[in-house]
Amino acid sequence: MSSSWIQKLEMLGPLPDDDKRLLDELARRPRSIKPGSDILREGDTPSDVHLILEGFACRYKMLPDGTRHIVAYLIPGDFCDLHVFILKAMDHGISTLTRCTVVDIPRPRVLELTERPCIARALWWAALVDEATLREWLVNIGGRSAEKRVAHFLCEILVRLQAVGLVNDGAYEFPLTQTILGETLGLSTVHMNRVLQSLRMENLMTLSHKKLVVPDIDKLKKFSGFNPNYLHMQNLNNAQSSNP
Amino acid sequence: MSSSWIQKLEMLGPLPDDDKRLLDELARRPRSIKPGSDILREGDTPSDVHLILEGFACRYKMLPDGTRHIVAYLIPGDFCDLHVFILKAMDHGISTLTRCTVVDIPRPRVLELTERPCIARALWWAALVDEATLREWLVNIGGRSAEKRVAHFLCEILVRLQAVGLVNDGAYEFPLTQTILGETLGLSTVHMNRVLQSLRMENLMTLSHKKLVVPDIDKLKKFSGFNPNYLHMQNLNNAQSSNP
DNA sequence: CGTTGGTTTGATTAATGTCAACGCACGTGG
DNA sequence: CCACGTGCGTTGACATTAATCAAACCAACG
Repeated sequence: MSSSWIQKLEMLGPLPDDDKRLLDELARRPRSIKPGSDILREGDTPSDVHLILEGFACRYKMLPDGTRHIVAYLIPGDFCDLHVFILKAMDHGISTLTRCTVVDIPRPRVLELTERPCIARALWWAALVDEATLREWLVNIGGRSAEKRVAHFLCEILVRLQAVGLVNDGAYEFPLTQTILGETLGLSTVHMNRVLQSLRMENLMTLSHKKLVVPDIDKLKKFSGFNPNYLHMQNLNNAQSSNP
Repeated sequence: MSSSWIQKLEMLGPLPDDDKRLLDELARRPRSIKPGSDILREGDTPSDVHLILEGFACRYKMLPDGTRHIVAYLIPGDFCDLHVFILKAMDHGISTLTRCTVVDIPRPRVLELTERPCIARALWWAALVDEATLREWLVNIGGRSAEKRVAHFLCEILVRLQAVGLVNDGAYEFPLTQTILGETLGLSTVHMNRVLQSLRMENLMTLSHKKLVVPDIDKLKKFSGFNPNYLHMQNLNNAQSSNP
């Protein structure tokens, strides 16, 4: 069987065994990165493409006043910087939120990959889903109340982690500080804290000891108005917990 | 000489004359669309790709409470839905904001286009810029005060319109209601109005009679913290007004 | 056992939304 | 040519939401 991150790329359709083997070979020399360190900085012109195998990382931009704003989460199976083949320089940074395992894929190997039609399609798919996710984040931040906003975000992470087998019975590891969540959702740390308390009070979720528990997923989805269509997973049904 | 919208695709580098001719032929049978009508709806599975030649259109998503949220502006030279080659269904709608001239490009012709390496690269570039723009919008809405947010948005539109020759001496046609601007920037109509007044008061811009005038562009950019790097235009310098 | 990073609380202020009304410009039909 | 309707912009009063500041608390860890 293939690693869970490869299984994610099969969301669009199954990959030939050859292709899967090729992908699997990529993950041979992973390296570990401490939490809170930059994988890439704004302005960089990386030659390798980076793939997250374990942990959480984020795309972020800095505002002139020194504030950091997180614009995307990268979870196992996500590619950091496929753009660099076209664009000259990074217009944002990428930083680890927890300890991460990452592989650096040299340019020529990526070209090898994109010569395989199925893999190329899968990478296209991943890029388009990233874009769709940004659109959803935009309406989330721009149009929803703080509570629904946070709830919606937690739903998304839940579904995405499910797709790589990191959710058990509505619970997942989520070792992020409330400050980080605030930077993600455009809320101050204090307000973030109060919103989380309120969600807890309404039995929509609990977040403590770096573990997030959602007792009733459908309730949370309904509350936040979450519609997973923007993630473009065809087989949302069989994307369940993978621990037997 | 080539139409201004083609000139935009040359942002990454000049296109061969052959390619330009091919693009030019596309724009033969344009159609006109009334303001406020949908070009595509969420859930659609279009077979044609749509290209805007004149006017403003937007990508939008509806919230459960009936609110519309605009997540992107489409101006002359922008493609609406290149994604449909990979993704099954639209996860958002596209609607005209003003009267628009649009061409529908049938799938096979798009494939013809993507077989030309330079055009393919240019389309990739456009897609990646769209994504980068979404990121910038996210930090704009999530991290900036209402005034800077509006100012930043106006800067972006200015620069983008400049690239297709629609700006004259810091002024451009901008026939959008304050309600639409509110839906774009996550502000109520009333607050939008007050913010515009305040920007006018500070001599940063005036918006009246459907025309936007920016007396001092650098001042507006500085005020809003606008950095055009995310638009990835190499030749920002020569992208000036095209009326001699 | 003290330090440190993260969470929680309360009090206060600032930003933004909501509601309701009014005004102004434009186009239409009598 | 005028009366009227309609869409958009503008205003004021008020309610709500969220940011800010400052302090206390808690738990993990050397």
